[in-house]
Amino acid sequence: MSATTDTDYLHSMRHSSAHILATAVMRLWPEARLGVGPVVENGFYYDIDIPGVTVSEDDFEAIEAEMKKVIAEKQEFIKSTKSIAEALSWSKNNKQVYKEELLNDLKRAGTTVAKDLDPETLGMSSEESRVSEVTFYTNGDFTDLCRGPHVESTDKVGAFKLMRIAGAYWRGKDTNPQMQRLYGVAFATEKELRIYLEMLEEARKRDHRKLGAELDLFVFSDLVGQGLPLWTPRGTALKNELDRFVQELRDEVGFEQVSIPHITKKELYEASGHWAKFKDELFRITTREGHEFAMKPMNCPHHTQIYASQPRSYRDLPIRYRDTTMVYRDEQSGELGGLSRVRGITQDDAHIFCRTGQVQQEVLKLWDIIEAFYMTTGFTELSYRLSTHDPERMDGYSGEPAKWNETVEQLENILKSKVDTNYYVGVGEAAFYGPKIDFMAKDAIGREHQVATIQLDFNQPEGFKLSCTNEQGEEERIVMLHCAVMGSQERFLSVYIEHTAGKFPVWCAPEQIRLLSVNQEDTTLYFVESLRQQGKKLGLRITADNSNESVGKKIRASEMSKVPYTIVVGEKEIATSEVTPRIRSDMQVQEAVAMKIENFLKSVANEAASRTTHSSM
RNA sequence: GCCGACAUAGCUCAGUGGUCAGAGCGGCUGUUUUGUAAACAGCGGGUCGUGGGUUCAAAUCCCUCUGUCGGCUCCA
Repeated sequence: MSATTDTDYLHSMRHSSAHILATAVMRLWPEARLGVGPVVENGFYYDIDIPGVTVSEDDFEAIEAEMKKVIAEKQEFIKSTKSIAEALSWSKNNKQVYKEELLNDLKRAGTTVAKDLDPETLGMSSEESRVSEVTFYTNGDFTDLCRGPHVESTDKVGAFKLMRIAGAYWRGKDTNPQMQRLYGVAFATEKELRIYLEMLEEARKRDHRKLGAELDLFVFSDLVGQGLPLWTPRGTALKNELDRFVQELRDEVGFEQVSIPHITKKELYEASGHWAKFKDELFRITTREGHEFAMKPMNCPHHTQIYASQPRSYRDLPIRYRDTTMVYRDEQSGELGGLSRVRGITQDDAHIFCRTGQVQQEVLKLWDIIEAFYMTTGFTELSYRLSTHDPERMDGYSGEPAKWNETVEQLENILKSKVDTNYYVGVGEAAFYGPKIDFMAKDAIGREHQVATIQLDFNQPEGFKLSCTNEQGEEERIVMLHCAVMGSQERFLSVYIEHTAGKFPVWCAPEQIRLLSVNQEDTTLYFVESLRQQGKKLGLRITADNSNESVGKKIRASEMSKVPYTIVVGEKEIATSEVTPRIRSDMQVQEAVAMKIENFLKSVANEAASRTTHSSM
C-alpha cells in the first residue's frame, strides 16, 4: 500500500490519530467528556471537557507519551453498528453528555438540527440518521461514536505532534459552553511532518508583526488603542506607492476621485440598511445637541449621496468614483491581530453607478485591474469564489429572492466567461446587499488569503432611490458595483509583507537606495550628499548612512533593512564617478556591474516607474 | 466578547519569595577613518505592563484592569 501518497488514507490516519488522542485523554482523565474529533487541514483536533480540570500545554508531554503507548499496543480499529436507543444508553452509561446531546437531536429530529455542525463531523451521514442507526469504532477499551473510516490499527497512524490547546464553543455557538480543543498535526511520515514544521518556522520568521517592527513600517500604541496601527514614514511610503498603482490602473478606465467626511448622521445608515444589521459594531457619537452620529463603517452610502446630488442621464453612466479612505468598525477585541484585523481600516474603495446592462463590461474592467495589480505584486496564483446568499436563510439579506437569483446568475456568467469552471461557490458568503466575486491569492509559502472583491448591489440603489433618465425619458433604477482591489490595505499589507518577507520590489520599497560613506571626510560627505540630491530629483527614495561605523557594519544594517540597492561611496567612486551597487540577493542581476552614477540613478528611477521588478517569489 | 497562555531596558531574553534587578544587540560619548553582512573602550537606560491584596519580605504568590499571542464566535 502506498500510504504516503493516498490522501484518503492520510485522512484516515489523521482521524485515527484523533481517536488515539481521545483514548489517551480518557486514560489520563477517565471523567473527561468528549465533544467531536474531526480531521482538519494538516491534522486533527479533539474537543474535550474535563470537570474541574484545565488541560494545559504542559500536559502535552504526558498525553503524547500515552498516545505512543496506545500506538505501541497495536490496537485494532473495529467498526460496529448500534441503534439510536443502544447508542443513547451507551452515552448515558459512559457519562458522555455531549454525545448524548447529539444522539438526542438525532432521535428527536431525525437529523442533527444544528446546521452549524456538519453531520459528517459528528460521524454519521444523513442516510444513517434516517435509518436511526449510527456507527461506532472501538480500539482497545476506547469506543467512540464515529463514521470512520480508520486505519487498520493504532500503529498505522504515521507521524503526529500536539500543537496547541484552545477554547472552542460546543457546536460552534457562542451561547454554548466552551470546551478545550486539542490540536495536533499529522502526516504519513516523519519527514513530511518535519517539512510542515519547517514551513511553520518560515511563516514565523516572516510574520508581518515581526517584520513590521524590524523594518519600521508600523507601530501600535497602548494609548491609541487596539487595532489602530500607526504608519511610520517608511510604511506610509510603501502603502502610498501601492495605492498609487491601484489608482493609476483605475484612472485608465475612467474613475474619478472623490472624498467624504468620516462621520455621518445615523439616518444615512438607516436608509442604506446598515443600521439594522450592524448598529452594534458602529463607533457611535452623540453631539452636544443630542443628535446621533456614527464613524463611517463603509463608504458606499456617502458615495450614493454624491450620485444622488443631481439628476443623471443614462448618457452619464457609468459614473465611477474611487476613494481610498478609512472606515471604522468596533470589532470584538479578541478578533484583532496585527494588521490582519483592525478597527481603523483603510479601503481602496470604488463604486460604479451603472445600468443593469452595463454590469458585465464594468466587472470585466475591474477584473483586469485586479489581475494587473496581483500579477505585478507577484501573486501569480489567484482563485475565485462566487459568494452568494443562502436561499434557506434569507433573513440576513435585503431584497427579493428572485432578484438575488438573477444577480447571482449575472456574476456567475461573468465568472464562467473568465475562468470557466475554475471557481467555487460560497453559499451564505454574500454581502447583505448583494452577491460578490471574491479573489483569493496564494502567497509564497502556499497559504491562501482573501484579497480583492467585486460586489453587485441592487439594494442600496433601491434604498436611496438612485436612478437615471433613460432613452424613453423614464426614471430607471440603476445598480451599483463595489470594488476594492487591495481590500483592506492593512490586511493586504499583512499578506504582502509575509509574501515578500519584507523584500519589496524597487518600485514600492520604502527605501530604494542607501548610500554608505566609507569615511567622514568632507569630500566624501559632500559627494554623498550630492548623490542623494540627484536621486531625490529623480523621485527616488534614497538615504545616506554617514555614521562613523565600519563599512561592513553599515552594509549589514542595509541588508537587514532589505534595501534593494546599497552603494558604497569612497575615494574610488569620487575619482571615477562609477558605482558597483550591491544588489539585494532576491533581485534580478543587473547586467552592468559598474555604471556611471548618473546613469545608474536614472536606471533605478526608470525601473521604479515601470514596476517591472516583480517580487521574485 | 469567550477559553487558555503570556507581559522584566528601544529589541531579544536571563532572573520564580530574601542584599542596591542582569546580559547581548541598539542608543549616546570617545578613540579609530574604515572598501561590501557586526572595530575598540566608556556611559547612560528598567518604580519588573497597571491598580490592589497576601507576607517580616514580592519581578517572583492571589485578584483587577490594559495589552500581546493561540483558538472559538463574528466579519459590510
